[in-house]
Amino acid sequence: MTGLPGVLDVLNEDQRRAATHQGSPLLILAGAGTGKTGTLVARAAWLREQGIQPSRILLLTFTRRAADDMLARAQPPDGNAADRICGGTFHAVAHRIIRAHAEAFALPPEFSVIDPADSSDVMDTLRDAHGLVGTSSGRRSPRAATCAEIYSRCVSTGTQLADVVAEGYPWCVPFTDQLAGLFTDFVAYKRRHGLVDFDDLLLLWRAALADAAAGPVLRGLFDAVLIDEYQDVNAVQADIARLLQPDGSGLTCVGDDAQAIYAFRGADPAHLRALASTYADLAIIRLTRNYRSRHPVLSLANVIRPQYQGLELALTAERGQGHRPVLIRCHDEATQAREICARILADYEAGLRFQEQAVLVRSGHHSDLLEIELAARGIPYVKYGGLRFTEAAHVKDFIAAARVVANPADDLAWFRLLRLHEGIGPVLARRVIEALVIAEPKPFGRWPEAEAILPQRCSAAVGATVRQLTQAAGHERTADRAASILAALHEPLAARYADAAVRLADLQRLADAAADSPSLHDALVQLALDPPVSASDLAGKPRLDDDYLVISTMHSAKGLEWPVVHLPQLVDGAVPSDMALTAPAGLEEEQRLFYVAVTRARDRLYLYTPLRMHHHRMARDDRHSYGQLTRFLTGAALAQCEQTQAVPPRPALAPIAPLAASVDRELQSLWGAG
DNA sequence: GGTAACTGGGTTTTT
DNA sequence: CCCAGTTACC
Repeated sequence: MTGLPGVLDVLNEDQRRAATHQGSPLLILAGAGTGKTGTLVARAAWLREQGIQPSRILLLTFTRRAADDMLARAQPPDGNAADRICGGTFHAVAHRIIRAHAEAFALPPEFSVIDPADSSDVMDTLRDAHGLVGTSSGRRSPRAATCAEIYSRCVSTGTQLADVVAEGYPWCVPFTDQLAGLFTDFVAYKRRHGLVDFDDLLLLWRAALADAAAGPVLRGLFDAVLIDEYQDVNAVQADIARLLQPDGSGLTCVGDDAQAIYAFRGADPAHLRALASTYADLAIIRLTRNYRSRHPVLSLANVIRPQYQGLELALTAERGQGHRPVLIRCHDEATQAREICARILADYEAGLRFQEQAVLVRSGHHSDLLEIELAARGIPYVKYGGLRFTEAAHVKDFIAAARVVANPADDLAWFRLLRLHEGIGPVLARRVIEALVIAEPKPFGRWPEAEAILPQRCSAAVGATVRQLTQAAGHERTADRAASILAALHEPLAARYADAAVRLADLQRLADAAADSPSLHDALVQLALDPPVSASDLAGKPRLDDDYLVISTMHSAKGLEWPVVHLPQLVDGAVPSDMALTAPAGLEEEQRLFYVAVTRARDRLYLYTPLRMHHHRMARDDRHSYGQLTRFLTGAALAQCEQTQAVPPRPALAPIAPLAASVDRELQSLWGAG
């Protein structure tokens, strides 16, 4: 392969040692911006050079973006399919394997992959049978989404329900027994309906790998396994890694435990630390030369970075001197929004494109005020993270209709589809579904019986929708099916949403995107496993010409970098989030998250703290008792920053003396003195 | 008995 | 903006 010398030449000594390591399992401890991706790509190339067939190299990541990025760099773009490295997210690879052997897993070939929102919906339908609805004995039951969260946490960490509840959800302790019953039902429901959730994908893969018969076959598919962001694996993923590589000879893990920010979905950096005890001959190589950030930015990062015993890492700046991070104490949130805009525009005037700047927030709504200000000033932006496109009501409606067509036994989808129509509530919908006898192979065939249940005033509308969907099921091509599904939804959506035109336009794009998939089933899995981050995301290419600012959650910003980074809302309660402070481990994770945010900046870092938050009511002028600067920016960290202030602008007034004189004259006129 | 329309309280992060 | 609870209508 011609590219290899080049790939290795650009590496520094540590990176090259990592890329060409052989003979034992390898852990690459790679600090932020130390060329982790390039090293992993080079290692994949080197493994090929050693004679390992590309298709026998498995590259596991946590996001589709990371997988695509690395796969694109690790292999020639013109390579044929047989000559490709096998890679993707844990979940996508698991799905590929399970789909290929559905019958071995006792799953119907057209099983549905449900996303967390679907899991919530299932929990919602099951939980009244367990006394988990409304308020009982003065306590509010956990919401359906919370039930799904607790379930997932138990499964992905392999922890007893009682412990998960006690530690992470103390207010749910009185409901522990009900939750246990609910979860039993939840599992049975999924099995009965051929549904597989995100956790199941991993559980099934792990079970197959641990199986005496299937294990050796699946393990034998790969000679080398490369895992990115190992600090973010959960217990099941760690098991999968171990089962894929029992002796570790072909295992490479890359990670940085100071960047572990996914504990809330079961990840635990302890798995990274445990690698040394799992594999006695584990080699650890540290990458500490940072090629991303200027020295003053990195100095701040090094102070914030939590250090863990045995895995200490101090980064050195390779990009030389630059500007110190600037802490701007803003009078209030509105001032903060104006100040951010002003600085963005100033850098824009100085020749920096909007794309080279990003605003990173702890939580989606922290940018609400800023977004208004950006719109007012005509600064284009795209927001990543926060509310997902697939969570919008009309998109869920479309997906439900598509699922009814792809898998008519999916009564969860039927439920949503029926309820979309005016006049149909939960009870009627359930009755219709009963009449359809969903378990039978052709529920559409029973539609006449089901239709008879409906009251006069809505039967025509629902009937029209269902007939159109029946037609959709008759089409061969995915594009025709998608178009037909969209047509079926036209009427009900127009009746339900005032802004139906916008929503239908969204769905048109969704249908277009789905048309490229080999089947509707594949399109739906793709959508669940890798949801588009925004409606504009679906439009694809044209946006690349535009210049726009990025607003992102700190979580979604992981692995990315920008020349200029703005971090607003650095106030205790927001950063660290008060939601995370119920357990001591929460605060540590918030600190790592802040570390991730700070290390996204290449040249300039702006830190903003509003002194008062508008939703806090203040008794008197004790503005320093609210909006306290985040506890992560004290002492040594604060000393790394330059500080300044921003106050709200005051309207300009002419000198006040003439005004005062006119008031006096007005008063005089009241008693006519003179 | 069942639905729509309204009200009041709460809202993290995501494969 | 979502969800649970209430109330008024069919």
